[in-house]
Formats: sequence, C-alpha cells, structure tokens
Amino acid sequence: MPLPHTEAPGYLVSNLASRGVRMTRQRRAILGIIETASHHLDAAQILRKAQKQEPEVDRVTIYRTLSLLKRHGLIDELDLMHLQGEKHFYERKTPREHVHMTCLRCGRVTEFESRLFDGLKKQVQKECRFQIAVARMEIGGYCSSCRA
Amino acid sequence: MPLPHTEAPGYLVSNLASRGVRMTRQRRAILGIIETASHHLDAAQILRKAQKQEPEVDRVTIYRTLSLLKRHGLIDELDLMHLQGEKHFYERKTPREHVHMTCLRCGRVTEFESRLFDGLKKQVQKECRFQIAVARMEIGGYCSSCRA
DNA sequence: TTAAGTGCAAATATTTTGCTGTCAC
DNA sequence: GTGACAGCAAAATATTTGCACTTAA
Repeated sequence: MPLPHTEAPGYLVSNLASRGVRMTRQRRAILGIIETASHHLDAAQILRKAQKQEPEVDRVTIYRTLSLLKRHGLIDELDLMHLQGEKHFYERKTPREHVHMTCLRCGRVTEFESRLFDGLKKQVQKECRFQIAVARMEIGGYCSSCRA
Repeated sequence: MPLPHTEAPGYLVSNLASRGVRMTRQRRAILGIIETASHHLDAAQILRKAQKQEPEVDRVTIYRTLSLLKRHGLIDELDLMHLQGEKHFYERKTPREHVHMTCLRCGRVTEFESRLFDGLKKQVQKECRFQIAVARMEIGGYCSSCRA
C-alpha cells in the first residue's frame, strides 16, 4: 500500500498477543506478510508467500487467520472492483480510512485520503443515525496514464 | 430500492431495444423483475422470480442478462458488505449514485444520497486525474433500531 | 494438560464456459 | 435465413466445514 505506515514491526503479533490470542509459527508468518506487504494481496498470494517460510501452511489456515484479523478489526477486506474474479484483497487497517481507485485497463490500485470522505462518514452517522463499523469506497475507472 | 424512480415502465426493454439488442421472452421477464424490484436482489432471487413467469429460464440466462446490463451501464452491482455469503446484489442504475448502508445485525439496507458523496467523486476525478466509471460506497454498521 | 489451532479432504457457494439446438429480426 | 440467444451439463473460482492430530501456554 502506498500510504506510509508507522506501526512498530510485529505490531499485529503484539496486538493479538495482548488480546490473549495464541501465536503459532503459521500465524506469525501470515501476519508478517500482511504487515509488510507493498500492495494489496489476495488469499492465494498470501498463501504462496507464507509457504516460502513455512512450506506446510495450508490455504485453510490463511482463511482462518484472515477471518481472525477481520474479527479483531485489524485488516480491511477489499473487492477492488472484482477486476479478476471474485476474490478479496486485504490490507492492514490504517488509522484513516481511504478511497481505493482501480484502473479498469491496467489494474493499478491507487489510494486516496480525503476530508470529504471523512465528512461523508460523519454525515451518515449523524443524519442517518447509523453507527459505522466499516466504510468502503471503491472506484473503478481509468487512471491518468491509461486514458491518454 | 427505497429511492423513487421516475423512469417509464419497460424502460430497460426500450433502452436495450433502441441499442439494437434482441429481445426475448426470458430477457423481458428478467428486465421487468429488476425494474420493479422493491429491494436489492441477488442472482438466485431474480432466477426464482423469473421462473414464476417463464418456468424454463435457466440460471445461466440470469447471469448472461446481468452481464449484458452491466456492460450497457444499466445496473449497478453491490456487495452489501457480504453479509450472507459472497453473492452480488443488483439495482437499476439511478440518475444519482448513492451510498449503501447495511446493518450488520438486522441486515436492512438503506440508501443515502449526499452532496458530499458527489463532491468526493468530483475531487477524485480532478485531484487524482482519475476518470470514474463506477463509484461504490458501502457501509457496514448498526442502524438506529439495532443499536438501541 | 488441554483448549485452541492445524492440515487434509470434502463440501458449499457463486459464477462462467462449451456446446448444441432455437428463435428474433 | 442467420446470427444472436437459450438451456443443459460441466468446469472454474473462492471460500468454508468436519474431523483427527498437534502444539502453545
């Protein structure tokens, strides 16, 4: 993810540990991968990377760990406009939610933080009296290089 | 969908016809269902409704028709926070895009039009030089009745 | 020690593809 | 008449579940 992150290395491990979640070799590997990912990964990509460290990891363990992280609100699940199948992509939860733009031609994903986005969420909470747990804004279209 | 729609009845049929798309009994049924739906439907629900009119319709025809409508920009595809499996929900494209809020407890879906949402899209187009084809904002959380 | 976690196999859910026959225009 | 469309069967994709074995705490 292009946006810089300032969390200490291993913060997912420490965060979960402090909640009393059991730490295994497999989980440690998966958490490290998600934490240091330079772009959004899907379950299959996480599996492949994890197996480089721990060859025996099963894809089920990936799904179970992702679900654990979702439950604890430590990652966000994205669709990125379902550009290639129905899989999901994951990113660690950042302090500030952001918009995801996916280029329908080249597939590049860009992120964008915006005060209007923050304001829109506040508006929904207030005017619709809706308590937000997750807000996801995804845009599909053409990036500046592709619409030339 | 709660938001009122002002299109003439059969506008999906006429719209497609005017583009030279062939009209079959099956398509007519499916289009009518989507057009008059009072809430967001998934492929399986559309199939069940369609089969009441045309018992022979196959689920493949539903998917092919949905894909046709997507291609022509006549419907929007929603995830509604994947509250129950990974299926998609569909709604006819309205003149103004809106936010979808899904209650994680009762499952109710509410829609919300907002000038901030329109403004955010303009901002993305301008500041990121990104030409928007589809913008989808989905929120998961707790509606006013559920968080009592 | 023991409850939580893992791997494996199989199931489920959703959508897509290939092919042959049919129908709208 | 003919090319687009439909139905059926099967495949493909993504994720989840059941169960017996293993391991972190």
